[in-house]
Amino acid sequence: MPLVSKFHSSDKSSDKSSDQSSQQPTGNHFLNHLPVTIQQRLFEHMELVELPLGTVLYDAGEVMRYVYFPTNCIVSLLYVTENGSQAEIAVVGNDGFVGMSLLMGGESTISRGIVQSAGYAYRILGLRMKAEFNRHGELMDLTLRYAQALITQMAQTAVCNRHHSIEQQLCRWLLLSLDRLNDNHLVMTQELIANMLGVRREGVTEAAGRLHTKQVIDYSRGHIVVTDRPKLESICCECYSVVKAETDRLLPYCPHKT
Amino acid sequence: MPLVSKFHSSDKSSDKSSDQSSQQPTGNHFLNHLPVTIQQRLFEHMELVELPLGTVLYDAGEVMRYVYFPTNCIVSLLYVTENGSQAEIAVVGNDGFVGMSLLMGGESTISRGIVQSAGYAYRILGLRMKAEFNRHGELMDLTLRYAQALITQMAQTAVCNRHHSIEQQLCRWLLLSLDRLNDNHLVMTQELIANMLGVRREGVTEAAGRLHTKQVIDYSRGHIVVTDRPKLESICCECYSVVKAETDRLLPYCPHKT
DNA sequence: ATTAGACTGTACGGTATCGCACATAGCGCC
DNA sequence: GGCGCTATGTGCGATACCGTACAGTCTAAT
Repeated sequence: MPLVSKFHSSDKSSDKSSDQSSQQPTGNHFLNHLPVTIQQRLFEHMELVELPLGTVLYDAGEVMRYVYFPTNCIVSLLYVTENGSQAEIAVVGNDGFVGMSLLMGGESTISRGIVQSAGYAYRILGLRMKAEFNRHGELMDLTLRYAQALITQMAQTAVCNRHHSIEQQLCRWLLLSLDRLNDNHLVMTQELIANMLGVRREGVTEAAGRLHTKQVIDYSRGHIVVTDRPKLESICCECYSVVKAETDRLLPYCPHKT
Repeated sequence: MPLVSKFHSSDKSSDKSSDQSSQQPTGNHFLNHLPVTIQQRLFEHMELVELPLGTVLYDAGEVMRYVYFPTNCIVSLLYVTENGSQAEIAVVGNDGFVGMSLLMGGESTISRGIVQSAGYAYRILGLRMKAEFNRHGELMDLTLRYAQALITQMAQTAVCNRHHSIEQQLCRWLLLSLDRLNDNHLVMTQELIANMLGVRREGVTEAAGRLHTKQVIDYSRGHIVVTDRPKLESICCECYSVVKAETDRLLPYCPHKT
């Protein structure tokens, strides 16, 4: 499938902003939900860090040191099996944070947190975060609701893995990712997507080719642009909208602003 | 595959105890983990209820009224898709409780809680449970760890759905269920198992037939007996042992007794 | 301008699972 | 003892996905 619009030639400006990892990280919705006083307490101990593609924030069984609040990056919670095959369990972006198990008492998880789209995140020492959590205030309430949103995403992933085609799953994955970037442009190779979905790279190539034929996406060498989002949503299985609806319900839009 | 040992003819005693739903419900491990004072507070408001096969404890999007602590029954957290196909997200038995979203602040979930193996459970009004939870004591700590155990189970389900054969998934399902019954005998038709796994009934028939040929299980008309559990574990994918190890880690064996 | 490397496209046989149809067998009930 | 229902067994073509191999194609670096 030949490609109509190229990225590195025709679209220099938007390209630059992505390749240089968006100098101006916007806020994190989870943090924005918190009362200003709590935000201030947390921000006293937070630092903004740059997260290149492939950074492993924590690995299976490992005790995490930091909690990360992505601003313009995407982190996959990935599971790696004994024989090396993978599957994405959930995806975290500017809607939440990475390091839930630190607050749940388990300290570690069976999954791995890995940066799938480079960008920035605020991070805070797990101990600091836990201290605020243990005040049993609004941070705890919000965290629990976000935990349930994550659970929803995992459940839906399980169902989607069972019942839906690669093409549908690709749609779901694209939509979930775009929502967490507030953009219609994704820097991501088919190979990486295949790892996330736990399928062959060729399967993704085929599915992406079909979506291109249907005039829904353009893509080229690690860049994907959604050109017709409504159509993408219509092709997608219910899994995306279920997760989105539930996430919106549990974490309604931004009461506070940074 | 003809069957050697029949159940309704040769094994009247163990059969009777199952068909009549085991008059003596043993304890619930989650409750046993709690300090006696908290147990007492909870038990003041609890009642023991009989749960026949197929009872729906809560449905998707529904606000739950009660929290259930199974003693000798099994409850599946099941997801039903738009077109009616199903998939089990996690299974709850005497290791935990049903109604997590009540405590997480979401009130409802996208899944359905349905009794897969008849028996008894203690139940308590959600409001009472939440009141104790809101005291931020050991019930909260334990609940959060149990939530993480549930998350682990869901994550593993997602991976298993993606990468493993029906036979392996059947093994996982059998082992998880048996652990929650403390028995090697299961009252369960292949049709129901197929619903849980989200596969065809015929697929389960085939897989079960192979397990019988391998001398691992006996079964007949809704009764399954595991005759060689070590072998069953060896055939199973890693998914069972990962979940078991993580559950044991998060909820170590019974410090308190009822 | 050339080359190396990364990304994407295509092909093909193999396999697991599906959807459907129907046959057989055990058990309760009259 | 016979009937009907439920549970299980089996067969067969269709399909989605896999594993592997290899061929293009774009980009960046020299």
